[in-house]
Amino acid sequence: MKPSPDTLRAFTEAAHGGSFTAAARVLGKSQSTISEAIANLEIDLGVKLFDRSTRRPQLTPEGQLLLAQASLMLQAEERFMRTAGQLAAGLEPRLTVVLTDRYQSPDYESILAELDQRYPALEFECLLGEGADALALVQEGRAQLAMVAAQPAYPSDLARATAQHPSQTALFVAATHPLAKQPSPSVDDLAHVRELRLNTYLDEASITAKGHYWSAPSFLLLMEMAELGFGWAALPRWMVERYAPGKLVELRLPGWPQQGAIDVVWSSRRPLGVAGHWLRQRLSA
Amino acid sequence: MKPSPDTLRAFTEAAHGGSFTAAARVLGKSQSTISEAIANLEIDLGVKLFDRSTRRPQLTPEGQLLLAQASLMLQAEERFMRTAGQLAAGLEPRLTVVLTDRYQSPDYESILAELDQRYPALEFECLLGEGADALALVQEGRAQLAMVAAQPAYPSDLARATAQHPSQTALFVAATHPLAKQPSPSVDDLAHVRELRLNTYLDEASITAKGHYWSAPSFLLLMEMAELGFGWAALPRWMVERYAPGKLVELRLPGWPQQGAIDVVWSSRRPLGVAGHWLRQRLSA
DNA sequence: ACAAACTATCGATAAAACCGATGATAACTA
DNA sequence: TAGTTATCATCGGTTTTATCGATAGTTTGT
Repeated sequence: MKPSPDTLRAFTEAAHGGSFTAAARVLGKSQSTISEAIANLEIDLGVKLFDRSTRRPQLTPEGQLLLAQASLMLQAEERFMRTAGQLAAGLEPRLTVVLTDRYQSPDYESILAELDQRYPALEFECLLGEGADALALVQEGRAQLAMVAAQPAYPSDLARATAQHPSQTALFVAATHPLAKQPSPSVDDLAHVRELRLNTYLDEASITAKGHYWSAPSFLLLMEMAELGFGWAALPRWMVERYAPGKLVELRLPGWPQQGAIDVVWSSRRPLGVAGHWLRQRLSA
Repeated sequence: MKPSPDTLRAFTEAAHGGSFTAAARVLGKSQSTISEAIANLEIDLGVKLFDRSTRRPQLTPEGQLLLAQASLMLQAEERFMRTAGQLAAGLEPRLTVVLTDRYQSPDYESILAELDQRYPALEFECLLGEGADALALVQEGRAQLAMVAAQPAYPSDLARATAQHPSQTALFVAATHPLAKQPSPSVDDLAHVRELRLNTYLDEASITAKGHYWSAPSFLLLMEMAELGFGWAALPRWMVERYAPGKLVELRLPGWPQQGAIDVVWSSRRPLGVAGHWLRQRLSA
């Protein structure tokens, strides 16, 4: 015989309050219900849970042990019911967001922490994808949200909002690099030093249109190369401040640092679930 | 409405086997019972768990999420029932053993690990107490077992058995100590060097009956003092091998190292629970 | 000894769990 | 395409369980 959740509630509540009658009041049942429930539980388990020789039932040592485990069961049940409730209220079981390496930011961390707290059962998936790729993932339903560099126009089945935090990209060289000694070098100066650039897609305007360059598929790699003095690179400022403080020096050029607006994009065909809706609002300005 | 354990079993079993009928067979119920149980569960939760468009019901994404949590509940329930079963079979809810500092040993670790595996819910308490103290704790019921140095006779309400592992106590000095250079010093040699001895009780025969000595309440402290070269000490060999390998040197004297038999002691008045019984047998020769 | 506050027990009733039978649907086979 | 099989949903009837109110018995404190 499996004990029902109600029976366990009766048990834990009676143990907590030290009285069957009090437990009955709390649970909105009659006293006899609690009494019988616990008596039957004791019979089913073959264990005396309470010592009734005194007026207020006293937990036996065995009862204390089982109380702890019963609480764990009820805790698990509570989680189950809560996520069921959230699902019934429209929570999508999983949420996929595609980010561009360029536009990650520590600001998102607190937002994600909030998301985790609100929807603990939600499966959250984070993809990396560039420009058109990211949009395609949203269009075909593989992802629900994307954060991309703002574009003048989007396909008609996509909706957009401006993100709360723009990206700040600046030019950096190693502090030990000769270029670091010039306060504000010219474009020509840069042309004589190797550029380190992303090779993920090519529609980005390079400052030195045809210069020699090394490339890497992620900003983290680029930053390491820059630290080692291989050249200069355009990098997200937060990344430099966080992972290479003091090792890189910013270069001041006309038009830099660049402030790039970021768009949150979702499909207007597929309605967002509650978590997606919440996250979109939280990310938008 | 709280879902009953049987309902959850039906859910997890159906999800696992991919068939309500198969789940019914496994659970020993009729197919209609499972079907209705799951249908009701879906109604109660407000969440569609299975996609029935195909012949074999397919878990929805929501169902997958809830399946994981349901499994956790059932797991907790299983633990609950198992410890209830053990308690019903005579498992005592807590077991207290009193050890003497002198007679700890790494051999006990594996035995305790086994105990933990057999009786995961058991509350295990470990006390430290010397000779007569330890016996008193067992007599008054505060502890169920004690491990003490073998005595010729015990109070009539105590029973004993010889423990599996005798204690090996030997004499040690720091490797840097002048005494360490003599292969086998005489008692007189020792008398001129400070003794480090336990101060927990005084009925132990000291080698240098009246010599100068320092004392500490635990072997670990004594060993540290010996390591620092403050004198020589009688220490459990396992402790030196484990915590100060190479730092101390054993001294060979007639009658040393001492091999001390250890007794497992319990009360003949209070019958041991199953865990206590098991532990006693495991500790005895 | 009495009052107050419990718990245990009993009979009745409402709710649910369960079963077997039946019908409907999808997948497989010839 | 038609028939067969395996499966699920539904329904009526039966058994089991949960719950309540009433009542009797205990412990605690006055």
